[in-house]
Parts: sequence; structure tokens; C-alpha cells
Amino acid sequence: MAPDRNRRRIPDATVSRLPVYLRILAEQSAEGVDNVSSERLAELAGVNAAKVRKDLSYLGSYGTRGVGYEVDYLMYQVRRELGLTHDWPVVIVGAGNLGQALAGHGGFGERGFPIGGIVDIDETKVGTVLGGVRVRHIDELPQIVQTKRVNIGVVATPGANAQDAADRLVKAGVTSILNFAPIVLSVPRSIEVRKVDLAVELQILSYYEQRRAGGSIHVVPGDPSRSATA
Amino acid sequence: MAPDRNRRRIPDATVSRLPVYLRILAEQSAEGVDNVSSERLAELAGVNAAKVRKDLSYLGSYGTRGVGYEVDYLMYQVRRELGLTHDWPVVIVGAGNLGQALAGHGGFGERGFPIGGIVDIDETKVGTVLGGVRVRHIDELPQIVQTKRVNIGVVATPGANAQDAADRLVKAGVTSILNFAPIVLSVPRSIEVRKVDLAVELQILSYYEQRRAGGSIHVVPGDPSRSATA
DNA sequence: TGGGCTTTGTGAACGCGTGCACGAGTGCCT
DNA sequence: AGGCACTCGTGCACGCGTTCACAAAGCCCA
Repeated sequence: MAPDRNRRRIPDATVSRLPVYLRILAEQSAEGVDNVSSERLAELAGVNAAKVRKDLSYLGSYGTRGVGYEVDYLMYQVRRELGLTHDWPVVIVGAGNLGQALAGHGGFGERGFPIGGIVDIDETKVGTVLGGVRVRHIDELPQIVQTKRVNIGVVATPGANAQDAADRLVKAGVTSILNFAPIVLSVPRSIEVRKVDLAVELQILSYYEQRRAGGSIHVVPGDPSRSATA
Repeated sequence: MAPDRNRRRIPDATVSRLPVYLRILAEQSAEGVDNVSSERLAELAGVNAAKVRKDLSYLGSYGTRGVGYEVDYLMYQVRRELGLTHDWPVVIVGAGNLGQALAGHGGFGERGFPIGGIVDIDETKVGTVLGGVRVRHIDELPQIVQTKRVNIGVVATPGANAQDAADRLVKAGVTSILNFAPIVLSVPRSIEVRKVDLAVELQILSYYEQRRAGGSIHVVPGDPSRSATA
């Protein structure tokens, strides 16, 4: 008993699955389901049931043996653990194609990440309105971060400007960055960075496609075929 | 024995890093660098040097001891292993905000993934042009996949339509799917699926932010405190 | 009340990925 | 030619994550 205030550290792999469970729980709740088993949850999340139980056990013992997990209660616990009991405003750097799509997406605010601001370095883009937010100049970044209490920055610039964008975000006080540019950002170790790279994802798929195709097609002349040394 | 059929299997973790190495190699090549060490490559990729060497060793022994790796040669080998010696046309399902951004992004074709088509279920979107490609109706999906020899499909629909989109893609003959919708797709085991979920990424960042904030504070009503202690 | 059924929570084994450390091969300089 | 400096390739140990299997715990019903 006595829920340890001792902050258990949750494994990274588990942290990355919690949002998935959360969304599923929300769906179930919306459908009027008020109890789920780890088996059912696992099925919906496409993972192993034991993994679900172990993941959830890191939050505490919130299930009932022989019954399962109460949806709303568990949902609240996951939210709390993920720090989603309050909003996290984000600032988007780059009002190009991607920045516009992100701003217009709408799903951000709904999920607890309202857009605190969008900035761009291009003067001609400043003043236009995206997703209900006016694009401001990148020099205003520090002010936006301060006044809106922004902790999370989104880099949606071309690769060439991404490092500069990240530097400015860090300098402005942001401590987490979601990077959409196809480069490896160099930031202080204390800054948490997550990367989303479409080209990388496609190339990974390409690998498995190529492998599926048999792998040995497309023999290129001049390739020094190596003997089978493992 | 007979490793030909088994074709060295490359660990998933390595596969997901190869695209990163590839991009770095391309940059180096463009800058006129014609030789890199694993140390340098590791620095640019933000990983451990031993990991780089081990990753590359799965492709074969393409380095030169005492020297490093010849950029262009290694780049070719990585490309070959990833199946990037030829283009992989993709078809995008969903011409909404995200689909438009993806089509307009341009980086697809440049990186070997030309857009073979964009489809939408909404009649009013059919006929409009995105990124130089005319939006066609989703019913034309099988024909597009067939004629353009498309293996990779991109799901860029709202969550509610994503499963239907995936079903249609699979039925049309696509074998790999890149999913941007915030749901877990249910597809045959033979289909390779990769998921990109912005909300999930933000929620993961939220976790680390919340953890950073002190951990034991989970005061729901506003927390105006939060001094500038980095 | 007690027995049986269900499902959680977790100890333990296994497998994969990471990083170290070092032998082996290569080029350069004297 | 020989020695030296450098870097690759990899065996090995370690740690994390996954999965199995099962005891503990709760519910239902006779």
C-alpha cells in the first residue's frame, strides 16, 4: 500500500507505448466500455498481453484480478504519468509546407498540445495565418516561449535551417524538441529530442520490400562478389 | 551453410540506422570528402563508433583498416542493401492537410520515392492538383498500384478512415504501408507497416518534461511556479 | 461459505542490442 | 625494408526488453 512517491523510472520502451494505450482507452471509454482486460488491450494495441501488464505495472497496481482494468481510472493514471494533466503549448519553427500542415492539423490542441506560436525566418510569411495562429518572425521566439511558457519546440524547417532553428529554440528556453528535418540535431545533452523522418521510414520499408523481392535480383556488374565468409 | 537463401539478416536496429548513415554519406560526398572513419561517421550520426562499424560490417567488409571507408563506395553499398538502386513509387491515400504537405514536400521524389498517385474518397478533392499530381478517386487505387507498380502505400487519412484505407491498399496489392493515422492498423502479417504518430511523439516528450519538472508535483490546477532552473 | 473461474502482477529465462577491448590488416615515413 | 600509427572487424560481456509461466487475488454462484 501507500503509493510510493518514489518516482519509479519507467523504461523508455514502456513510455513509448503508453500513449498508444491511452488512445485506445479513450476510444473504449467513448464507446461506453468501462472495463478492459490486458488481453483485450493487447489485441487493440497489437502487442503481447504480458507486455501490457508489465507496462501498466510500472504505474502501480491499478488493475483488479479476475476483472481487468477500469477504463476511466486507468486512463487517468496513464495521463498523469505522461504529464498530460495539463496542456503543453508548443511552438513551431518553420511555416512551410510541413509547418502549415501541422498547424492546420487541429489534432494538436485537442490532444493537449495547443500551438503557442508559429515562427518563420522568411519575412514574407510573417503575418499570414495558419490554423488560427498568426505567423511571427523567428526573432520573436524568446518572447513567445517566455510568455506562453512553452517547453516543447517543433522543427519544421528545411534541413539546412534545422540546426539554427534548434539552436534558437534551446536559447529561448525550450527543453524538448520534435524534429522533422532530415538531419541529426546537435543540442545540449539535457535537451530531449525526438526525430520524425519520412525519408528514413520509407527507406526502411524499401529494405524490407527489396528483401521480400528475393534480394538477389538486380545484380550489378562490377560488383566484387565476396566469398561466403559468414 | 548455404547462406544465399538466408541472405545475411540485418538486425532491425541496424536497418533503421542505415538511412541515417546514407544521408550523412551523401552530404559528405557533396562536400567533396571521399573518405570517412567510423569515428567521424559516428560523430555525425550521433552514435557510438563501434556501433557504426558493427552496423556496416553486416553489409560486408567495405572499409579499409588504417584508413576508413571510401564515401562513394560505401554509399553505393548502403543504397544497394536498402534496395535504393531503383525508385519505389508510392501512393498516398488522403489528400487532406497531411497528404497535401507530403505531396508538396518534394523530398520524396528526390530521395527515390516518386509519388505514383494520390487518392481521396472525397469527390470534391478529386481533380485538384497537389505537388504536380492530380488527385484521383480512391476507387482507382487498384489501377494505380498495378500500372505504376506501386509497392508502398502511405495512409494520410483521418483516423476514422485509416483502416479502410489500409484495407484498400492491401487489396490493391501494396505490401508496405507508412501510416500517419493515430490508430493501430490491422493488416495481414505479411504486410510491413511503419507508423508515424505526431501525438505519440509529443506525449513521449511530455513524459520527460513532466519528469524533469520534479516528478512529485502533479498539481492539476496551474503551476505558476517552475522557476527558470534548467 | 466454499469452490471454481478469471485475470492481474511478477519472478525468471531468454534473446537482442550495445559498447568495450583488442587482434588484424593497411598505409606512411624513415 | 622495417617500424609505426591508424582504423577496421569482431569476440565477449553486460544490460535492457520481451515473453513465459504461475502464484496471488478477486468475483460469481451454488
